[in-house]
Amino acid sequence: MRKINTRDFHVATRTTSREINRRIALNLIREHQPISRADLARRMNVTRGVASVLVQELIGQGLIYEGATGEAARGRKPTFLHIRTQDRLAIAVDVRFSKTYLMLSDFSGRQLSLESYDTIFTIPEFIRGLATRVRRLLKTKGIQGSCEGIGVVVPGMVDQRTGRILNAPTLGWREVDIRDSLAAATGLPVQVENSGRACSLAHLWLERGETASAMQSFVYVNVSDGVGVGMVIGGELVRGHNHIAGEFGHMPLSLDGPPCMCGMTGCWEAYISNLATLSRYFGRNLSKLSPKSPREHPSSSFTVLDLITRARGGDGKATAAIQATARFLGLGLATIVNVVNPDCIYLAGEITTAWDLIENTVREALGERALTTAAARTPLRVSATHEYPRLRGAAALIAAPTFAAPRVA
Amino acid sequence: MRKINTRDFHVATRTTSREINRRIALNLIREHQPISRADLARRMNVTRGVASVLVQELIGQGLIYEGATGEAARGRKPTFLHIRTQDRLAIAVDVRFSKTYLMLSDFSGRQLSLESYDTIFTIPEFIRGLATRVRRLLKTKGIQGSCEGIGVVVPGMVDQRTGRILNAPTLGWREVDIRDSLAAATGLPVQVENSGRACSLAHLWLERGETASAMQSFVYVNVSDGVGVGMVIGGELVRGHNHIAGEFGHMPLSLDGPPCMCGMTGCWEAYISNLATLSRYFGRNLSKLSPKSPREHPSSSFTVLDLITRARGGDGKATAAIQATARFLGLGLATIVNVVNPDCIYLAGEITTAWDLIENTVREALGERALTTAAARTPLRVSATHEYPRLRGAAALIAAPTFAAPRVA
DNA sequence: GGATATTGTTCAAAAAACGAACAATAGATG
DNA sequence: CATCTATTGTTCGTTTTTTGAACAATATCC
Repeated sequence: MRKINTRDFHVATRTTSREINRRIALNLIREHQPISRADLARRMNVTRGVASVLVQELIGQGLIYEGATGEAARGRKPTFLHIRTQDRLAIAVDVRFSKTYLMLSDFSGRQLSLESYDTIFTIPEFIRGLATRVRRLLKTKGIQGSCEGIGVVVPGMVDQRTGRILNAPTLGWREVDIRDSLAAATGLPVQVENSGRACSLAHLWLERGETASAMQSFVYVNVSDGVGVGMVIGGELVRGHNHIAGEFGHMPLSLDGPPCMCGMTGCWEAYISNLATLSRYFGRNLSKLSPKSPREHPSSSFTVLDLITRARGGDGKATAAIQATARFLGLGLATIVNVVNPDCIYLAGEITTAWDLIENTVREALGERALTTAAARTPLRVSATHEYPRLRGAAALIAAPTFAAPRVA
Repeated sequence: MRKINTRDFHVATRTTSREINRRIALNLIREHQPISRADLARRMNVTRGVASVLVQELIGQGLIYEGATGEAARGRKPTFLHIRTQDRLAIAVDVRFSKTYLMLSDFSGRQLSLESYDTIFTIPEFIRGLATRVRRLLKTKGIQGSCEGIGVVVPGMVDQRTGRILNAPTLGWREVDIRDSLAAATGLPVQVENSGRACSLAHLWLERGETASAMQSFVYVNVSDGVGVGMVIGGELVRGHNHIAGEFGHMPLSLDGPPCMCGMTGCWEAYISNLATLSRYFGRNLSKLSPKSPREHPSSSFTVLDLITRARGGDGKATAAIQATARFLGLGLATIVNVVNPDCIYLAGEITTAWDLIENTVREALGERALTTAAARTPLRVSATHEYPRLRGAAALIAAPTFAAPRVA
């Protein structure tokens, strides 16, 4: 029951119905490939005639292709249809403090190549360097024409609509536009997004399989140096009026809790970030260093992964630190459950490699503060451990428009 | 950029385009009435021919009617179109602990009659009594045919889709269906909804005017005995997988804070509910009484309204209690701003009658924890003081489907 | 009184789903 | 081996809808 926005609506033209049905067909083919025209018609509840026309147009647009002939018990054998993803490409860029990663990906999120180099912090040089690498990549692979865009993810706040980076403290970038300059330098369309949200987009648009595709509302929580969250409701990422929606990392668990990088106290992030977990182990507050010198890398060689190794090795203090984080993780998730009440919560980050150790603690804490037992049973899934979720999200920025529902009404 | 749900999609038929455009036209007429066909065509960016056909159909469906002839500087004078709301009726029911309210409303939310009686807590008797009053109301008003449904709001958790009340602790109702039985007893369609959410629906569907209709994403916070919240994102109320979405009332401000009615500690509600405010004034915890005897009315004759009167009269302790509540209100709103980042937040409840006293405190607290200055400036509006927001919400349950966007793709 | 401007209707053309018929294909059956 | 049956995919006339242009009605301006 959606209210029509009388300030931004979309009148149906005579091509609108076709567009809608073509897009539905495309998504059904994507989900059930290989699939025949007749089967598609049955699933769509339209006649085979209509399905044939839709398929013909999708082939004409180069979105699908006819594959092998299938087997049937009797009668004419079906021609299988497949989504064309292998030869549709996107360049994914993940800008982090230490390195910038550059991946060539197809439209299914498959990694075709990967390179990384030291991040350049001055914008013009960053753009120039990146554009050079993009051009080189396209030339060496000989795929000039089939690359459809560049997706860039950064650790910071982004106005995705205008492609403006509002504030990326880690990189020291404020109010800079990289979309238009990068687009001009490469001749390719560019999309920019926050890295936490990008992970949720990767899940929404690239994850396959029964369970993943059934999830229309989920929250993706990535615990690393900070807490990145993407909130997807009704199949759509919620971005918010000021582009900050989903910032659960800075909700308070206790108003007078430990100080957070953001300058406030008691944020969820201050309880569960990697720094918080390590601080707990070392008995001092490591995170205090960071806000003053944002660009200074927390280069302490000892990471949460090492801590988990120690915990597995029988280090009681390490176990205690991890379990404390697990408990606060669960308590924060309870608020997400009560507020968003999603179909599912995906978890990512170093701490999730210890999921077997912490699951019970997390679930117990979640159960303590979830408002109903049904809500307490909200599935918690450790995000499928693809190597580079952020880069997949960057690729999703380019691939998604092909499959998204047309804007109507 | 919405993902199509391959398990629940809507193929466009040959009537779909018309349906979409008719609905858009209806909403434009509603917003800009009185309006001519030609003006409608301009706003929709279609030819006058199309607008004429759409208007003709809407008149045929009895949704709009032709009114007076307007004035024009030159040329043929326009025929004005109006929405037909005056003679389309809904019955709104608000079930509260003390009384049940029964309002006859038109489709614009205007109150035509109102009665109230002691709430009956046994379901069959409640249904029988309510059905009798509904029939009597329809008969005395002689409007049998023009009433299009009954909207019922209850203080509790509701599965709006099935019309089942999952848990209404105040009334002592658990897992009861009132929709089907009331529909059978009255012969009218029935919709049931949680009262907090209903208020947000009233805002979404019945509020008029420039500012209100521009708000597609907002959060409605009603502070009274508890904290009821409705979360509207993209023109749609978010209900959640287990029907609890929007329960910001039970997010913690401090994990080890004061006890809450829900059994947990440190919930926002435990800081800002009327009981919490009064407890602060009286220096003892009044809310502790409640969880044990949920049906026992908090009948202390001294209310927050009285407290506000004392504060205005110069009572320092009263002012302190109210200001403390205001501060916690703002701190909680900050989380809403960071998480949902709505266009606007509407506030309701007794405490808002002291808005002139508390606004600065609320805004200051909000600013303390809002992640960006832009977000800190999120408009806070005291909900237009209609007398019965819950009843208006109940009426909205019946009126909304007429104006909602068709489900497509 | 004619020019002009505006509203609302009408009508042919293009585009889309719908429904039914038809061709193609291949196993089942006698 | 001929025929029946089931299934896939195409074709075509029908209905519904937007589109664009023409037209009638109405009223003001000069």
